[in-house]
Amino acid sequence: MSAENVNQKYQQIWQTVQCIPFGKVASYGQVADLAGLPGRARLVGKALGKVPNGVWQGQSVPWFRVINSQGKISFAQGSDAFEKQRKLLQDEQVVVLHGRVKLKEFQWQPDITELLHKLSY
DNA sequence: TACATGACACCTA
DNA sequence: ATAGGTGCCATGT
Repeated sequence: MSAENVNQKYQQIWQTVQCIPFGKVASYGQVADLAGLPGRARLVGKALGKVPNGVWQGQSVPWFRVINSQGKISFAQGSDAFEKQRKLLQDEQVVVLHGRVKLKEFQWQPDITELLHKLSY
């Protein structure tokens, strides 16, 4: 696996995450699937930790809108990262209780046609 | 080369 | 709801 290929995968992931709208969340697996990388949820976490300055292509990457498939924040409760993510989510009206978000209410339901328009792969 | 380690997901208890 | 086992694969040692 060449470095270029890896970087391309990261970019697909970043681009997909940028499509998650304000006030909504997506799971790592969901992002992986939409990014054309089914079964690669763990790669999404890696990619999010590697966004240069939290920005890609002049747009911020809302990493905090990505949580696990159970609706939980994946950082350890009480950690700085955990608190930061909780705050950022609550700042956009996403309810976080016990480190968990109700996916029924807040999970992003992507519009396929809109997505095809936005994603370049 | 081998092994450990993840911002995970899925299935079974 | 929680816990353990397995699959996954890029990274780091």
